[in-house]
Amino acid sequence: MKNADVARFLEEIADMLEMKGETPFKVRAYRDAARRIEGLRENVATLVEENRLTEIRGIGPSIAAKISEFVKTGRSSYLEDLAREFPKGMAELLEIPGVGAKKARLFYEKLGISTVEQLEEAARSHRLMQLPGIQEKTEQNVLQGIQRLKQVKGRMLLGTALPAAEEIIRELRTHPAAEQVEVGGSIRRMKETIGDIDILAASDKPEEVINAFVSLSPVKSVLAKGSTKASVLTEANLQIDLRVVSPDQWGAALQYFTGSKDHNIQLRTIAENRGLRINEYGVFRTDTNERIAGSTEEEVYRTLGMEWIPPEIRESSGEIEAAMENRLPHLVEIGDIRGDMHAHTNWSDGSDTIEAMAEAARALGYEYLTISDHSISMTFIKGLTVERIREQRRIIDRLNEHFEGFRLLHGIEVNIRSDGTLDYPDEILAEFDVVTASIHGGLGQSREQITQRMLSAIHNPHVDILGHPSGRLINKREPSEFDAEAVFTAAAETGTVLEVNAQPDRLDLRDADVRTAIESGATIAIDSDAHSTAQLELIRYGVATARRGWAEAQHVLNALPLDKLMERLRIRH
DNA sequence: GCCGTTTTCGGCCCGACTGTTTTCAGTCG
Repeated sequence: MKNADVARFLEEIADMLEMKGETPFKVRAYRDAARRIEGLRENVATLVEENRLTEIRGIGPSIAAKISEFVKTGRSSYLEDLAREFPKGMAELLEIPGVGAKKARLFYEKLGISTVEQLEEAARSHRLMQLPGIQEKTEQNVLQGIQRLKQVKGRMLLGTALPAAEEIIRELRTHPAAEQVEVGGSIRRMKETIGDIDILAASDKPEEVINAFVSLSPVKSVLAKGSTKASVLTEANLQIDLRVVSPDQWGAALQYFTGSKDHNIQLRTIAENRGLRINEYGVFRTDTNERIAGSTEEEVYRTLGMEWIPPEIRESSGEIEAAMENRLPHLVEIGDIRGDMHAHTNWSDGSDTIEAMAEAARALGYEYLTISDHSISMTFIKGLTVERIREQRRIIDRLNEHFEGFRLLHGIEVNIRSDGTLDYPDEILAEFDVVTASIHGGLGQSREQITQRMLSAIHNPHVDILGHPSGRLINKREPSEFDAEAVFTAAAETGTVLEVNAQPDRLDLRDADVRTAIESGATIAIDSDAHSTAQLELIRYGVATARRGWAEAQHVLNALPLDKLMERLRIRH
């Protein structure tokens, strides 16, 4: 049983309770619990076994009992009772933008509607208009909401959302009335997936900025438009929300709209204890209503008695306590990255030559680039034979003769086969500067088998890096199940480096695992896994993931300068 | 349903936008 399964289970209960008309606070209790479970670094099953569920904030005896039953039996008598009141699948009505619990319940009770298809049919035949409080406009909105639901199912990758947001921001910043424009919400926190794109602007003439926003070139339709906020849908079906505040409210608003929700709630509590009130307009004294901060984020945090907290770690997972005690981590930055340890060329499934990749890496200011093509068993993508390995080596050696202050390292992404053996014998592996071992197949094996495969690679003296450890593809393939504690501890003991793969659909290790790995004493490598020159720049998503895992430069292999890196990997000069 | 260095009972973030209202409910973030 995975944490995500338990989170979904709790969400389902929350949906049912909401439709039932339960008090919103009870509903929220289940949603909060779901979010906590989802962000949990430990396996929830372990917590159930050890009776430690209630140690999690937001989980009390009642929710703990329901989780326990669900984890142990795979069922829940409570949810089954609730499900008797509403037909199965009815909760999907709540996913339609503009349809909440009240309308869903209305549709069901008056018209017997319990699926999106039935609702769509009813709206088309204008049967919704028979209902109280529903006119033609609402019916239209329901239909549009269903269309949008079909188009934007699921959360989009950060790698999709961020470039789209940056394009809008670039355009908005050219508007004379826009003093500041910044991305907010989960993009600013660099979460791996994004729901909506939130953009914040500061201006004394909000209407002008709003008008400019809704007429930008990528905008397909305007979903809502007021005097201080607007929502649009782009040609690529991304929803973008803009909020405009006055320049003196900038810091408070940016802080507020960056979140996370849990982070803000914790800040609010701290403010209250200090006789302060904090909202998107500023920080105020509760007694006199005097506004004492709000123009910059730094000011907001300082007023609450803490250092400014980097957006990536604003998740209410210890960062506020750390900020109050002046012990925030010094998070790794993109400028700390001295080179890339994982890149492919047209020798296997990459699209560019070794020379082109080297030039692109030099253009980024790197001191080194590891060429790591696929190994022999990946036949369908030209995995390297021993002959081609040696030929590649000669080319790399020759290129290195011409470089000043830059070096190509000869690496390989060697496949960890289903039985845990590697694709080449030790004497071949010994020829490489860098060996990255990755699992590409057999991801559905048991936890024990996967763990064993990882451990045997980690204990191989020639393996330097464990590549994209969990093998997940976000929204496509679940991570493999493995004993993270055993793997991270072994990595720390052997000095085997764990990869943080920066491909936007991988981000593997994921943020929470980065933090656990570092706490276990392991080192990480932030790698682009580039398959073209342009993809080298995906490294920023890896840096963001590492930052979300509280990684500092000292934890990152490729933050080392070339000479230290070669020492660490025992590469001959 | 959860939580507590004011509380074991009484709170729980709250403001903007839309549509259908004639003063406000529902939804969203």
